[in-house]
Amino acid sequence: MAQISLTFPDGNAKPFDAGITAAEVAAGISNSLSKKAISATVNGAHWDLQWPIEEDASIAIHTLKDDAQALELIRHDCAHIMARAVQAIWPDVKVTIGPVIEHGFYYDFDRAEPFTPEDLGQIEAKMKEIINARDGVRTEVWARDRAIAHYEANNEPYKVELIEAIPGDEPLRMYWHGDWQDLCRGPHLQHTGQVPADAFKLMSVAGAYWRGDSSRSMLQRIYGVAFKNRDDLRKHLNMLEEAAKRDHRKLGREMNLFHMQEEAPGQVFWHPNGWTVYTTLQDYMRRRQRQFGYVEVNTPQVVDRKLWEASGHWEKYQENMFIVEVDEEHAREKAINALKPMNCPCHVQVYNQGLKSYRDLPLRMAEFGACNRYEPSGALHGLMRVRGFTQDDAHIFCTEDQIQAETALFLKMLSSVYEDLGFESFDIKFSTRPEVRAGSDEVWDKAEAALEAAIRTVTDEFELDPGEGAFYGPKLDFKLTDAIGREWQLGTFQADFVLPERLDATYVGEDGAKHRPVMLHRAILGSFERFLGILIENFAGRFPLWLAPRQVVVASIVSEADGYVQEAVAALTAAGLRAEADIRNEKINYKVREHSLGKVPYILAVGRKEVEDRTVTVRKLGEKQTQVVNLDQLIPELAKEATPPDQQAG
RNA sequence: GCUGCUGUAGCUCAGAGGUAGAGCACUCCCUUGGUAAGGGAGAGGUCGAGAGUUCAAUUCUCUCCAGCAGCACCA
Repeated sequence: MAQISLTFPDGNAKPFDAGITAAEVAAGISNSLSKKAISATVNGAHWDLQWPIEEDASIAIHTLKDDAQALELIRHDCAHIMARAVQAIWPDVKVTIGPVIEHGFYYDFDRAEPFTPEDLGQIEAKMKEIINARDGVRTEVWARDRAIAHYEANNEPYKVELIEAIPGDEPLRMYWHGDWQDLCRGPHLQHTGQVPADAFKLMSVAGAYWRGDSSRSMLQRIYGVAFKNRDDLRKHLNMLEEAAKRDHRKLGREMNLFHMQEEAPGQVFWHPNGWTVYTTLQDYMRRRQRQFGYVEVNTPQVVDRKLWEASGHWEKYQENMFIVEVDEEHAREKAINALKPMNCPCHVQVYNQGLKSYRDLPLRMAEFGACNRYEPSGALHGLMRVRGFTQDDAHIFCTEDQIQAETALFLKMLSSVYEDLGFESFDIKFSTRPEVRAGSDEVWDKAEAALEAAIRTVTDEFELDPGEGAFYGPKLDFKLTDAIGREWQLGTFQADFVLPERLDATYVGEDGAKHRPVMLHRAILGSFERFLGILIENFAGRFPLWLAPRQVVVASIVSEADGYVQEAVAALTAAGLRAEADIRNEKINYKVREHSLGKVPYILAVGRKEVEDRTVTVRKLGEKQTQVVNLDQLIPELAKEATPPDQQAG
């Protein structure tokens, strides 16, 4: 038998017979490793212990201590065990696929009856039985024909379709958990008992299309989470609870920021509190845009379909546009308009007024553009996905040679804005030319190189997504992470070679001839609605003072202090703070509780002492202790804290 | 849009084929109280909309609307 050499993580190499399994290697090292082993990494690939190794390789044996591998296997085995449990309870359920996802796993089933929440408990119990049985996991490689025949015989049509969709005719890997069998790439654990029985939980049932295709049948998907131990599971469940507490829909109601109602699904009624945050943010963005050399414009809401036809949006997005038909008595035909779903074509109209020279470029045109899109009903979600929204939109008209500098300038602005708004870091995704695209390879080469060079002036760490650019140009997407670790995609930056062409935008070059400008679409917040949703959740409603809708409440302890309360509020207001008086006939405990729940950053309590000394007792949101401060000293301090970050001195 | 679930007072929720319930919030009265709910009284509902079954529907059935979870979609 041929010999191979396996190199261990410590650098030692040892000879073995070709075809040795990782399990046998582990067994050769120690008995305890053999028991604890879960998988291996062989030449960088995650390797099932039962798979033979045929050639020289590096090898590392994994135990439950190796987080990445352990979690992947636990979750993947959980998916199989869940499918086995489901078929054990309901033998006629058809199985499809069950992958690992972030925090857990799911499996899609085809079953006539819907699964109920009570079913989940029953399935969980069955899964625990299977885990406790410590059934061995076994794997074999089968010829395709044999596998297809097997699944046809077992009446598992989805599996047959899966196999038929796998390209080539390599043999297929089959897995058994005990008697239960599934088609699976692997790897898996050695036996079901290696899955911790107290560290997983089935979370929910929901519909999901077979193969992710909305024209195919709807399956039932059961989601589960799984971890290495009960503690990690508990932490995860706590995190979910924390996220639920921060839900912007809940906080929006509690803090009286906004509401939504049936008559205007997907659109926001902003209340005074919410609108204060909104306009404060908008004022901030307006200042930043000016600082970065943008001009601001405003364009119409209702625009004739002709423009959308010219831009190409009518053809592609008609179903998602709000159509406005005007039927005037004397008109020959109905005028068909659409509510603006985006601002770009309108900005080109502004650009096209008057002849532009290369001296006018780059032209950075910004608009807080109110847009309406008829989003599918199932997509709506609080402020995060709405039908009426306002983008912090801008288009930069420039020459090809200016792309790099404009990209770099934009990155500078974006990182500065995110930092001001409380997000320390962000990730960049760079999407390059797709298969089907407009524009010459030469232009794409140039644009992609410019974008990449610009990114590299900021960071070398970015995610490359080849082929995922828009058909009209390469793009950058920006993701940031919030206070509890969730990621949000916000900003975007897209080069566009097509729209200037379609809408005939030109400039006169140095050579006196007409040229096409490049259009750079960009947004930093995305939309105010969504961004505010994210801000609410990121801060859990506890906005920094400059953004807080209600900044200071001055509360009287006894009614004798009412006059002083009013005086203090007037002084705070004069200093530019959003201050309110609370002189209701209520106890201070009651007022403190109410304004704390309302997330007011500062409560200033005044009683007889304070009136006499011209002080206030300050209670900061989230802190229990109070501090007596001279009113005249406090006001400038609060005013400073309430100054937006871009206006802070020094 | 699709699958499943939900819709009762401003909010959170209970309820049952036959005058609709609680807590908080709201209004009024008493209370002037020192840092997360002082006491009392009162007002408040076309039970999401429409149709059907029934002597009788908020309750059962159907259709629609909206919301929630997920999927699909997201210029």
